[in-house]
Amino acid sequence: MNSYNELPKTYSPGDFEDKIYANWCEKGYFTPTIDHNKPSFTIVIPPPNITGQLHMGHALDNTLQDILIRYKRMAGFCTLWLPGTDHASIATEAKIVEAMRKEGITKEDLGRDGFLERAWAWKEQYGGRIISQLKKMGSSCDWSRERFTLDEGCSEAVKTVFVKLYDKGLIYRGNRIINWCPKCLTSISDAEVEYEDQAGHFWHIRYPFKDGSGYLEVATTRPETLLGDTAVAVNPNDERYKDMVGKMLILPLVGREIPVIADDYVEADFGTGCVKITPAHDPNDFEVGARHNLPVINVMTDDAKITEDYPAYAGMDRFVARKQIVKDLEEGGFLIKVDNYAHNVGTCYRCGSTIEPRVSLQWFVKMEPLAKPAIDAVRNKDIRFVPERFEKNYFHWMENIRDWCISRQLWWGHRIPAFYCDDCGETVVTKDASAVCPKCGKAMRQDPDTLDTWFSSALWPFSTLGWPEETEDLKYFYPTNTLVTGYDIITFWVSRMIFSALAYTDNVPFDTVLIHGLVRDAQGRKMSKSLGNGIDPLEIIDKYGADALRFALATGNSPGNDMRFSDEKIEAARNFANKLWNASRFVRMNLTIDQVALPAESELATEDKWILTELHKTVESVRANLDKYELGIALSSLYDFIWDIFCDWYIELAKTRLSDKESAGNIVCQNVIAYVLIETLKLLHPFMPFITEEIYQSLPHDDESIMIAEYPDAAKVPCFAEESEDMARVIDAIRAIRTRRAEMNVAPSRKAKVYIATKYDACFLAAAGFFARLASASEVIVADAFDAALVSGDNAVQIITDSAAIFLPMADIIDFEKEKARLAAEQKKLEDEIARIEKKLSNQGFVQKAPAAVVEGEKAKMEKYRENLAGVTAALAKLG
RNA sequence: GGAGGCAUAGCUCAGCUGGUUAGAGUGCUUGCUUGACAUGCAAGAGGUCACUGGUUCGAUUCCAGUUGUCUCCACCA
Repeated sequence: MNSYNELPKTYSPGDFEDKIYANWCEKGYFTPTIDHNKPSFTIVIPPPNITGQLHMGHALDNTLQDILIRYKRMAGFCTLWLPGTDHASIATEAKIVEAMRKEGITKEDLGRDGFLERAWAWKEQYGGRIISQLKKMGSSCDWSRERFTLDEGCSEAVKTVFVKLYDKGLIYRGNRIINWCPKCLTSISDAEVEYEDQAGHFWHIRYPFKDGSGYLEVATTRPETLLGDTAVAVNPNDERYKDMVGKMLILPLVGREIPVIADDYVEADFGTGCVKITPAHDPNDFEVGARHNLPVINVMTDDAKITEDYPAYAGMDRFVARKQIVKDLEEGGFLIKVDNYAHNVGTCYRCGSTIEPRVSLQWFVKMEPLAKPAIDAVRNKDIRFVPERFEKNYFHWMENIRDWCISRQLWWGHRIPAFYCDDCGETVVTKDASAVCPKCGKAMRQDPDTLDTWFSSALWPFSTLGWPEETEDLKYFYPTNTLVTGYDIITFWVSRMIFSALAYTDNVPFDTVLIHGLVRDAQGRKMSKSLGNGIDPLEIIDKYGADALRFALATGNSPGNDMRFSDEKIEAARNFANKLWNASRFVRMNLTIDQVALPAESELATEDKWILTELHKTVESVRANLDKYELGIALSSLYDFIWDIFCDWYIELAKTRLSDKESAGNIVCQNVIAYVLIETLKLLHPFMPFITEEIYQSLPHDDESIMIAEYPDAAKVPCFAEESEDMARVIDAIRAIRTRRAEMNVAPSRKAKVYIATKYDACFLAAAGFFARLASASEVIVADAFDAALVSGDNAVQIITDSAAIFLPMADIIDFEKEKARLAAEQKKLEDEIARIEKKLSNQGFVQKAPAAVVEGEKAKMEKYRENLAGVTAALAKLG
């Protein structure tokens, strides 16, 4: 026995995952040491909200990032994964306000400072929760560099950007129509509005002409906004209404005189062709109103009640007012008809309330000049999306971009660094905490609003590295490399990081955007609170371990595609971990050596050369797929190698040498099996960090931890093409014998002689022991050619493989009819295949145009099938 | 209204630049206490790769259309 740790009999991840993680942290492996001789590889985490709890989306996102980071770290890069959290202004403020409401306190009771004190206390209490949950996943983030979007450095970056943009004229303040959430009592950006189909009505209303010459019929889905109408518009080319443009109407219920105007915005064939224009409460109407210099009449308070200007409805909620107005219209004879009508209603992405378009004084970022370089960067491939198709999304959004409303009527966030003079109306934008009016010398009042959360998130890739300071980190780690995120956040975040980075750092923020899909439930539904179908990653970790969770999320995952999560998947993952555990336990218990070194080629057995060659191929495949961001394919090639090749074959082939400690090959085999296992553990480590570390520590090893070991390199794993072929022939033959025996229901305990006729006699002779162990052979007789006399009696089962004809003398149990039927079926199949290839080869087009290698391949295949067919035919003839 | 994804074994999905006897996991059937693992081993059944055209010597793979399905964007009062 060697001197390393034992592995417990059962795989019990809960016993070691936390311990291992603590050790990694303690050793400081996650914290890079800047080394200018090494290339850097940097990922900034998409900062989770401090209000958040770990869900499957985070789990997937972090698994993918950790795989890339651990791979690059082992592959020799100086690697930084920079973690942190987002203050999530609207979500957090809503949560705190809700908690206060339960205590009977309002924001106003506490005042701004009191509220912020409470918010920070809340952050201290809950903000760390999501971080500790990420640690359970095994995330190898550099926690010493952890950041928060509201910390000092990020705030400095935010102020710097704001002032810069303002000075360049790219930030302005103006009265515009914005999306207003009457519940959250704040503006929100266009991207934060979610549209949903709702059943509604189309009310047709009579607007009488002032001169008594009849009326116009106007249709609306929102009759309550009628109070703020300042015109009715028709299409200028609409013959029906041509003569009415310029005439005055009397607004029903209100009595105000409003004009009929002509504007291209109106489509003649939709509805009645007449549109009521309410500039204060509809974005399109706002624009029409601006073109025609119409007054903007606001009829609602900020919590969506009718204002005092309309006494009949004052104080009524908008939906109550709607009913009342419809009733009054009906009673006044203004209502013509009501149609049912399904339409899209904008809702607040946070609270779900119906959005109220509203005119108010807000800060905006002028987007067009910023968008252009951001579009170019992706077009030039300075930034690449994986998969590429998401570039379309990005371009579409960027090319149709509208100015970004960045002010929020919230307290939890970055306060807008603008100051106003109440006396002269002067505005000063400065990073300073206070300002004095340059005109009248009076103290100025700071804007009470805060910035959109995404304003600070947009700076995340560089604000976290110290920008605007020229820090060492910024110089070394920036631009970052890969950004990993879901497709649902491309517009909110990815695109804003890109234009921000280009505008302020003159550089791209990252070179690659790896997009992943959503994790859905077993039925394919989105996981959501309202459905209650969410799966808690922490519960999964408790039950199956973090490695199994990571495996389940990474395997079969292809970029940009959604995936389902199910019990079956996680169980399969756990079973794989268990398999690896037990295989390792087997290797471990057979080791007497204290150091592993690959033996010289001359000492290696054929099966050793075979497994090394298979390992070589696996290393190539894993690395190539990791480099292509095909993490799912990389992992499944590892899975196949470990389970189907290493466990099912190599371990079985190695058992003889391993169990006989005195045998000549024992030490050689120990070294080979340990070498292959250790290299495999390294390959697997980025995907399943805990179990690989635990096993690594129990085997002879060179590095203190597997996570700082060198990632396997195919160039360093020997490869023996010919011997590998030999082994494949033997395996093929063993499989064929097993298949025949299983078909005949021969118990494994019943041994039988095996006669093998082959031109590869040397390799089959050497493999005699394997036939005994794995194919129930009592004796193996190999000859270089078929000789009927070799076989005892005529009644042998005959098996034809690509490299051998095999005879199993089992006359007593052969069902001749079945045997004939089987051989006939095989004969037919081979004949069909041969016919197919013959047809192909007789096609001049194929022979002339197909690549020579393909044609040669087909010829070789046909040769092989012909040989097999001859064997099968002979066997059949023998049976009569 | 615009854009995109998906459609392959009963189920969940791979199959990445066209040439494979089309794969995996799971489920199903059969046989195994083979001294690492029953969370296992061995074997088997199961697919006109949605449909219709086109390009090509050759299409599950590329192109177009059709159908079904999901998503994103825009929002017409």
